[in-house]
Amino acid sequence: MSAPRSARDRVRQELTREILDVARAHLARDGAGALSLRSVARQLEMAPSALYRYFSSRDDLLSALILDAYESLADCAEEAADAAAEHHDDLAGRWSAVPRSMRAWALDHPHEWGLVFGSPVPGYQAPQATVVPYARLAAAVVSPVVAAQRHGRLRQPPVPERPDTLAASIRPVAEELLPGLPTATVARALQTWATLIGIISLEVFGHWRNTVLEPSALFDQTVADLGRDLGLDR
Amino acid sequence: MSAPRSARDRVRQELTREILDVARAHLARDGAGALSLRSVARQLEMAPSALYRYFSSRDDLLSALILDAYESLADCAEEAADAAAEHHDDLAGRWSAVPRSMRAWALDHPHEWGLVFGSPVPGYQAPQATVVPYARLAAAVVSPVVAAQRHGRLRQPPVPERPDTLAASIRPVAEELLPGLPTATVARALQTWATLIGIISLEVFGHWRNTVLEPSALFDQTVADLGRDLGLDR
DNA sequence: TCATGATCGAGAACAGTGTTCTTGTCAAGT
DNA sequence: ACTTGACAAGAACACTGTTCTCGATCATGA
Repeated sequence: MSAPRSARDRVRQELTREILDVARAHLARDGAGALSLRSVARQLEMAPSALYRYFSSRDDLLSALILDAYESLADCAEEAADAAAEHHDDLAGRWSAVPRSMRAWALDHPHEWGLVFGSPVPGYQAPQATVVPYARLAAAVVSPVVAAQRHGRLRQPPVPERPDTLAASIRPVAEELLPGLPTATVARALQTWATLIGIISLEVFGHWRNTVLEPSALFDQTVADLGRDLGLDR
Repeated sequence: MSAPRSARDRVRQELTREILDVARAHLARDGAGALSLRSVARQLEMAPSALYRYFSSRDDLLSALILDAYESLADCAEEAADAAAEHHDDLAGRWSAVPRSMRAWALDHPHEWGLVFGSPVPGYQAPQATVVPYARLAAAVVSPVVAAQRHGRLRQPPVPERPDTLAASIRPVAEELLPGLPTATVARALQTWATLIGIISLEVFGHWRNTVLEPSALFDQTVADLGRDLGLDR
């Protein structure tokens, strides 16, 4: 796929990228609902039918953009995680780096954020392809937690006592994302995930209007509280 | 608006309601993107142009449905709050009633939930009309908290110490929704709001696939934790 | 080298959409 | 009784996604 053997393959790959770039620009400006196959064809100065050599339908093009958004967000989060991983001592700072990068990305790409975490648009997006960047994103968020646990700096929750049904319900994420951590911590991590997605979505989708005047102050405070709730205080 | 003086006004009001009912059914089945003015006209056996006597555009019809969704959700939450208000002793049960009703409503009306808390669809929905049910919903959620404070059963947060920028940022909600409560509690309430919207959206929008097997277990645990974090433990 | 087969771009066409305008009809108010 | 207004319908316009056909172009095997 990334090895153009012939000249034809190379120009095809190039044009595919060009179509995606134009479509991404339209998406960023007008949103997913306004993404028109004919309008990107017009801007590329080609016939609408010609686009069908590269994408089998409008939904197919949109699915490619959705996958792009997932990967762009995951890249952004992983970069922030890697950059923050160098400061071993500042646990709070390391913890807050990835959430802040997610918020910054969302504010920079509101429509793409909507594609990832907003209401699902078509019948369905490609699920098998988005699970990989989704897992990368989640792993980047919790990477400071697993690092803290490895270094014995993660405070254990007092008296877990969680019902077994909860433990069974979240076993997949406990095993694949946070192995060796108590159920209470895994549950807290999922709550943290919900809080992050919720607080960013509320801001990006305009729900803080006349309610929260400076969203960044609330966001920073929230991230700090979440880290403390997770047991990251030393 | 609700006082039909002439027979003509009455039949007009009736037909308006009929259009909304059909459109709401289409919305519930196929989502907002698939809502077609012509298809509701077909089902009503009238010409597409006739609908323009009742709604000035497709966006206008959709805006009415959005407002409907806001009000339906707020009604549901207020009913749950009123029903739970009778049990003065069971503070935890009273606290969890409204969040549970919100989740149930969201699972029953996934597309409508998307209209309220998902990515905003058109240029913009009517903002001035939705702020009222939005405030009713928020008030229903926090009603057990203000009741607990009135009865001296709200644990105060230990050592507030929140930055002034945060206090200034969330002053509107502190004054209008939670008067007399410390900044730390108001901030926690906003975090709770974000967590609720986030955890319900993640489930309704299908993000728990293969991750959280029994969302209700995680949801109940989360609501309980949120109540404790807010200071509702006696 | 050249012929064959695959790939490509363009154009026309179809069904569907939101929206506007015009025309006729019917009920209400003076 | 007549006028005025609201109403429903039909035709039309400008869009949209999608399919089909038809040359033109390129890659490759004989």
